[in-house]
Amino acid sequence: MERPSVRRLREEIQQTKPFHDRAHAAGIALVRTADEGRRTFESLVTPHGVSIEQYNVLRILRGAGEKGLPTLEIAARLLEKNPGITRLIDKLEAKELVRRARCETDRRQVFCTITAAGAAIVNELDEPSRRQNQQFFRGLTAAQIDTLLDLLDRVRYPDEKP
Amino acid sequence: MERPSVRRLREEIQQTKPFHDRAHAAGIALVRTADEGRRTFESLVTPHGVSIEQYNVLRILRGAGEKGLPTLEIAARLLEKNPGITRLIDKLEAKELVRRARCETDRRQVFCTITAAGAAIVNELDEPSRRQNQQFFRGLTAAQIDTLLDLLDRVRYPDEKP
DNA sequence: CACAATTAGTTGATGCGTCATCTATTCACG
DNA sequence: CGTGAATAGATGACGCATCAACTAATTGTG
Repeated sequence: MERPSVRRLREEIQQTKPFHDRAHAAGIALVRTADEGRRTFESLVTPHGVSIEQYNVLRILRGAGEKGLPTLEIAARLLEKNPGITRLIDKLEAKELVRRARCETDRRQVFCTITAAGAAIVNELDEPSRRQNQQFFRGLTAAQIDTLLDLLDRVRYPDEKP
Repeated sequence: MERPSVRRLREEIQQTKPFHDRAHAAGIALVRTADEGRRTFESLVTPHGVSIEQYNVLRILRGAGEKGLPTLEIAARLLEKNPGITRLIDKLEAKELVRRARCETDRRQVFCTITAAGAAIVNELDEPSRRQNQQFFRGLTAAQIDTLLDLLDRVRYPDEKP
């Protein structure tokens, strides 16, 4: 854990650091910041009986409405691989937060829909998660958040011009 | 009448977005960017027979030198909880990349030291990981990396002045 | 000195992510 | 049509993280 005092010191000598050191420091900061966010968010959702991953599935399914979504479509939206999704939904189904039904027109597909109980959990978490997110970024102004978002996008899409 | 530039238009749109939407978008971008970094780094180290987590342990132990470090000191530097470390080191020990020895003056402690084979792996990965990291941040200028680092630090330490 | 509290570390159970492999179904094309 | 390729999804095996509970050694205190 980088201490604040260490950070100030680092800032003072920043100018002399080569690019790869800055990139290294940024990589570490990225991982640690994301990890901290994950943990605090986890402590918000687990009291409601779901993990972060399960919550994300529920949120996607709530957005999909009555018709639901095929299993792998959920995986795609979560940037996740197939096997994980199957088991994630196994657990959500066991808790009756999600229902599965084979598609009639293409019997390979399994459509997943959220139940009322599942939707209730996601709805309950809307406000708290919004607040928690704002709390998480409270060290930044709105303009700084925009900058952060822009920089993160540039990292993921390095070959775009704007 | 002046014609609004594209950028100006974008800024106007941004200003209409409430803070929590920006924070939400930034949160998602943070997670996705960190995850992408993790995956690409993983593909770099796994061919050398270690996972990212094992690599991080080895790097810490290389830094600790001959004397090594007690198990929980490694955990602290990795921001990780104890049980994970024990098993991580179990595997490194099984691969003979790390050695464990009970401390004589305080027999509760177990000092871990890196073996020559372990150090060889970390050394081999120094250059590639440096290059990979630079590649990962290639979409940013040095100044932008500094800004990113600063913003991430502000997120984690929101209550400091600068 | 003895006993309670603390510290270092391990173990068991559970959840997630990933790879390789497998089944079932549909498609594509000769 | 019919057979081989592609697609949707499930399962097994393994690695990691975390919680709770445990052992062993040390420290602190009356």
